[in-house]
Amino acid sequence: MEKTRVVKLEEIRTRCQKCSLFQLCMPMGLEEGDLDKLDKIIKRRRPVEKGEFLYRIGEPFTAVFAVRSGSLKAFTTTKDGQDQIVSLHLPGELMGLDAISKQQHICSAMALETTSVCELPYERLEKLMMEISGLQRHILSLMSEEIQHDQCHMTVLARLPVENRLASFLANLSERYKARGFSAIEFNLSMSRNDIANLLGMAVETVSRLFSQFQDQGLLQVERKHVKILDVEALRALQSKCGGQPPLEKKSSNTGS
Amino acid sequence: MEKTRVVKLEEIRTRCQKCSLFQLCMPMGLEEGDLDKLDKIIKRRRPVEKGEFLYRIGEPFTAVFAVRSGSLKAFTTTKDGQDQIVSLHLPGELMGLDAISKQQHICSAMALETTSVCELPYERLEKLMMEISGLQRHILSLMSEEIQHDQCHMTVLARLPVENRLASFLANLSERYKARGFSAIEFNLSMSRNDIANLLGMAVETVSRLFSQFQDQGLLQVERKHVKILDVEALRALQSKCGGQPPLEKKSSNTGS
DNA sequence: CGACATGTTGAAGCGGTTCAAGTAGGGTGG
DNA sequence: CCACCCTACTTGAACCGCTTCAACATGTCG
Repeated sequence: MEKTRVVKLEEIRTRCQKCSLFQLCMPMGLEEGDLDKLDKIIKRRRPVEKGEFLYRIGEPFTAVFAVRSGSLKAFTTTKDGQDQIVSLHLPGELMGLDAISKQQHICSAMALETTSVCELPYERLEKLMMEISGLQRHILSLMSEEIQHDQCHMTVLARLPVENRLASFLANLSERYKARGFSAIEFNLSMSRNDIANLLGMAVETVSRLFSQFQDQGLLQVERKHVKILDVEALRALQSKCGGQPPLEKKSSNTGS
Repeated sequence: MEKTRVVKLEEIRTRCQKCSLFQLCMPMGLEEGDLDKLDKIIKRRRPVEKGEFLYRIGEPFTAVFAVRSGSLKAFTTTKDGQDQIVSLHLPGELMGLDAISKQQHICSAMALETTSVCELPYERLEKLMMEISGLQRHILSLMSEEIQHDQCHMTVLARLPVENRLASFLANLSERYKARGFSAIEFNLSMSRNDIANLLGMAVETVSRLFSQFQDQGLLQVERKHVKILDVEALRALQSKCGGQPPLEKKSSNTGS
């Protein structure tokens, strides 16, 4: 079974250039030869089925993964055995870079649906980064984006009432689907209500009620996982954009203490 | 004024090797020559006074900063003009790496007390990373740690009642001071109640009440900014450790959907 | 079809916010 | 140096947003 699989993979081994996600995944100006080098280290794996782990918290870190299709949730497990979802990953995104410092995964990654990924062995990637400055810059940039995303999510959790949290989540999803060439106003949630509630730090019942409320208000239509946004503006108004405009020059009134 | 300053800086230009924070700041095995290269690009600046900005959200990104003494808060400003503190930075920590992808700062950094920092111009740092593999690895590791920290904080905000949030904050501070050679049980909060409340996503009054409560319970003594921890174990018990043990092998009951 | 997971909706309870009032420091100007 | 002011902090009490509990509906899979 694995044998035949391997053969296939060899030919699939999809030349990054031909990948529709290439622009998302590796959006910097790489030289022709550099792309070949990158292609050579990329491995395909058999798809990860819904509910399967791509990796688990605590496992040794050997590779980062680029999502090709499907989606995954990343979550930590607290000492009391509770899971906390920290992010949702869509096609074109890299996962696992957070494991670098400890050399072991600090999150588990579980597929929310059948999901295929490219595997980039980290040792080889690290070497390649020393050769290709554009690659180094890109990986750094991706990690910086992840930090930015996390900070945004922290802000949502710390400041916003539940209504705005869900709106932010939906608006964010909408943007990300749009960036991938899908509809920004109609899409399927890959997360369950439970997962959404967990991610947004609220009770499942609250998520359910909010969806109903949004629907009553004419903001969207929702049926199970299918969502159609009717009033994008209203949704955006509810959302909190982090990193708004630079604050106006205030005098020293703000002492920061 | 700047002239005489510059001369001083030249001699201060403190050889990373001699810096007491070196182990925290650059804890990898760099070669002798590499350290010299690093030293050459590091600039000192005049100390940042309490309430002053080290940089502001939206400003172009030119350098990262290593805290030498003092402390700073990093915060985003939402579109409605509210600040949300996302992190507190102590000596030996790097700030600003989150600006890489946008090439502009996505947080403001404000000193909580008189604070001195080393400035590392990013362009030169980036080049140096291509020459020194240990440096690249270290910077990646630092960013990965930052992601880990943020995920931990997200978990605290999403899951924990206020009591445990404050306990986590204090336990974390205690550990970090310890790592810097200070007392783990007695230290000064550089943040105001307001800042702590903001960071932990709760009301100032709640912070105040919790400090009183902890004191009544004999967990700690607190007077204004001075904190003395009396019962470390009890505090740890309240804290949430993220990234606990790997979950036991569960059957497919967890479908993740 | 039956069984179990997932999602919805209602009602009660409570954790934490908000409002309000008062205390204590720290800095400034007289 | 003290009087003053302003900000930071504390404490109490009322309120409310959200959770929790409970019951039911709907899908899904063996």
